[in-house]
Parts: sequence; C-alpha cells; structure tokens
Amino acid sequence: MLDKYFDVIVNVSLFYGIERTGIANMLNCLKPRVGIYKKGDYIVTSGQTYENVGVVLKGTATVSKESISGNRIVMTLLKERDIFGEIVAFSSMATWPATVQAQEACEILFLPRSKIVGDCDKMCSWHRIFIQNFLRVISERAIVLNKKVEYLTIKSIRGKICSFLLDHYNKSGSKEIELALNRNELADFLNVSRPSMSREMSKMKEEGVIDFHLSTFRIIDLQALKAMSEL
Amino acid sequence: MLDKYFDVIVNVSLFYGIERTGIANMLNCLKPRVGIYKKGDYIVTSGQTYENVGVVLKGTATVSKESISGNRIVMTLLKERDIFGEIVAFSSMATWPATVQAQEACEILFLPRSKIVGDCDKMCSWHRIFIQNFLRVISERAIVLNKKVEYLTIKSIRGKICSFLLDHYNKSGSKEIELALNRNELADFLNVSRPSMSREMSKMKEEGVIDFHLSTFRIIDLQALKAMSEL
DNA sequence: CCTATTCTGTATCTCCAGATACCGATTTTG
DNA sequence: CAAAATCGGTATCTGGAGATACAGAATAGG
Repeated sequence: MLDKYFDVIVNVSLFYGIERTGIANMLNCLKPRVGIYKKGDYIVTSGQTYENVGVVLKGTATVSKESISGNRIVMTLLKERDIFGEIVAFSSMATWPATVQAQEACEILFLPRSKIVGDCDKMCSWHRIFIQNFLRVISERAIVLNKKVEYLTIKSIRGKICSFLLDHYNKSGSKEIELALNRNELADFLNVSRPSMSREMSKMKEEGVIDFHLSTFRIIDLQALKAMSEL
Repeated sequence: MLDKYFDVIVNVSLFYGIERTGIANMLNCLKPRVGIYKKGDYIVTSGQTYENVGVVLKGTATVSKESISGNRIVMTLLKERDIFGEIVAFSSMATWPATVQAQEACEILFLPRSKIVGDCDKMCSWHRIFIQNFLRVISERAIVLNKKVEYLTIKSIRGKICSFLLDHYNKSGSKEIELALNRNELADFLNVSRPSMSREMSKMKEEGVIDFHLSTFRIIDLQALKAMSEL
C-alpha cells in the first residue's frame, strides 16, 4: 500500500541508515496512516489532540500559528520528506501547538506516537536505529533553535552580521562566503529591517572590514570582525 | 557504589517512572562513571570529545560559552538533579559546545551515550521508559527554546511584556500573576534593559492596562493587552 | 531595631534602527 | 530581446530604547 511512496520514505531523515526491507518491516509494525489533502485543506489544526508525527510524502504545506490577537503567522514551509510534530511527540503536550495546512495537494504519512518507542516486543535492530534517528532529529532541531537564540540575543545589527559571517567562516574555513539567502531572508533571519541591515553592511565595507557583491561576501579584516561580533 | 546517590538519582527526570530496582538494573547496564570535582575544576571543556550525558549528583556548576572574541559568558546554572549535554548526545556533534565548571564542590554522574539507546539485548521495559524520558527531556528543551525565540522576535518592549503576561494568564487562568523573577531577571529574559522595561510597565499602569506592585501583577484590560501583544 | 544592601521606579540625554520612498541593477518571462 | 517584476543600495526623518544617575522602597543582616 505504501509502495508508491517508498522512494520518498527511504530518504526521510527518520529512516536514514535502515535498509529497504527494514523500513518495510518497520512500517508494518508502526501501522501508519496516509492522509490525502487538497490545496487549502487543514492537515492538523492548532488545539487538536496530538496523536501522530507527520511526514510529507508529496506536496507542500505551511505550519502556522495563530497569534494571541488572531492573525495567522506562517512559521515554516514543509516540502517532500519534511517531518512535522516531532517535537510534540514526546513532550507532555497533548494538543497541536500549530496548524498545518496544505499549500498544494498533499499526501501525508502519520506515524502514531504510541508505536514509535515500541511495544514491538523484540525491539528489532532497525527499531533501535529508528529511535536514534528520532533523537538526532529532535536534538538537531534544538541546536538550531539554540543558535537562533544566540543571534537574536545580540543587540546591534553590526554584531549580528559579524557573528553570522564568523559562523560561516568557522564552518567553511574560507573567508569567501556564498550565501544561500537573499537580503530579505537574511534580514528576516536576523530579525532586523532590510534597509538598516544594508546600511550597516555598507558601512562595514567602507571601513574595510568586509567586502561583498550580491550574495558573495569576503572577510577582509578578521580581527576587526571578531572584535565587533558582540557589540 | 552508587548507593549513596540513590535518593538523588531517583528524582532525576531521566528516571521518572522507573522503580528503584529498575533503576538499579539500569545503572548496572549503563555502567556510569562518577566524577568528583573541587570548586573551580573543569568538568568538561568546550571542544573536548563528547562521550557522556552528565547528571549533577551534588553541588552546583556553571555552563559557559567562550564568545568569538574570547569572553566567557555564563549560560546556565546547574544544580542537583540537573542534566547537561543531553542535546549533544544524539546530534552529530562530536565535541562539547560549551564548558561546564564546578561552582562549588561537585559530584557528577556520566552516562555513556553509546549505552543509552541500548546494546542491552533484551531492551528491558524500564529501558524503554528511560528512552521515552530522554525524548521528553530533549523535546521540552526544544519547546522552551522555541518559546524563547518567540519572545525575542517581538520588537517592542511593550509587546514582549504583554506576551509574557498573557502566557502566564493562559497557563494559570488567573489575572493575578505572581512572578518568580525580579526585574533584572525579567529584563534579562526579555533581552531588554531594566529601566526601559520599568518605563514601559509604568506607562501601561498609567493607561490602566495592568497594575503591579513588586512581583505581583494584575491584568486589568485583557483586550488591550491582547491587542498590544505583538506591536 | 537600626544599618547596610539590594531592588525598583524615574528622569535625562543620546543614538541606533525602523519606516518609507526611490532609483538603479538584476533576473524573469513572455 | 524587451517589458515587468524582483532585488539591492541609499537618503531622510523619527521614535523607541539604551546608558547613566539617583532617590525611595524593600529586604537582609547584625
């Protein structure tokens, strides 16, 4: 029944490192449900009883949260192979904290939370890997959030830019940085306004700390960059 | 050998819901190590190879991070029964991202990461609970971080205060709120300066939206509070 | 119970960053 | 290839929040 989705499922991070036959056995034991949605359909709604971890098999969906005053804010965009609800699964929350809605026609795999840790008696070897994967996915989500908190905590725009560039430098080891984000997205990520960010970047270029053209950045004065990274 | 710590261990969140005998068996299988530290000793240092999840059995310790420019910033204070390193355990990180140092004489339990998911063949029932606990602890850490990101993303001080109070209201259901934080801690948490926060709170009091005296707050105009919660 | 210390509210001054508008550069698309 | 749409840099103006200083309230400690 899940055969047609197999090529997608095999590449879902929760199943990394498990062979096709293992996954097949596992799905047998997890007894997942597949939901099919039309564009605009609600996949889960905020406040609804939480029961399953979701996996997008096909299509795209938005994760949104109703703010206190009533406006909906889109928080994430989900695409094929993305997971949602994985953090709620094992917390003590009983309901969905956000709404997931089909942005285009969607097919979703639901893995029952109760089955994941396994009442599968023999706790087969692939099940162990599955749980490790689960732990890894959640942990990495936490690490990303932690990093985000670090950026947001920096007060000045300059400090944010410097930290951002330094992190890239530390990861790649190269003073030449190619960003995947455009200015709007970067400004959004750092939680500042685009013109203010541009202004600050231009100043830094003038001062000879960095150079850039469109999405290509180059660190010129590494020392200065470090010194300014936490103003 | 671990007998003297048992009353502490029983109350560690990772072991919730497991009977004493279960915990004893489990510790047998996890083969943990206990480390004893004097005040000021380094328990783990940033960059060191990651191997164990830590549990504070006795004493207090600080978690600190070296910023890029070299100053150390204390991020958390650990006390008896607190866990550290639980998020790194299952990520793909190979080294400690922060330093943990004994603030007073400390005794620490180290649970080897490799044993946690269990090469314990029969995956005993308490082991399953242990892993569920682990998942819960990490998930809840992620949820807290997520909440923190929400607060930090709000631009205005007023918005932050409103959201903060509303969250408390939603949790307790009461318009009378007793805070555990003092002004400095609250300002720190919201990442604003204390005088600026006080100024804003006073304005809101004047406007008849809230009332407060020291750590006792009262919501007067709930509608107004909601309306302002995301300026 | 009185002193010392910490905590909280308030005023002033300065300035950083947001909002807005606009233009040129770049990319997309028909 | 031309027209349209998106994207990026810059200028101006303004407001909100930070820094600092200080005084009164609350709490702790002897």
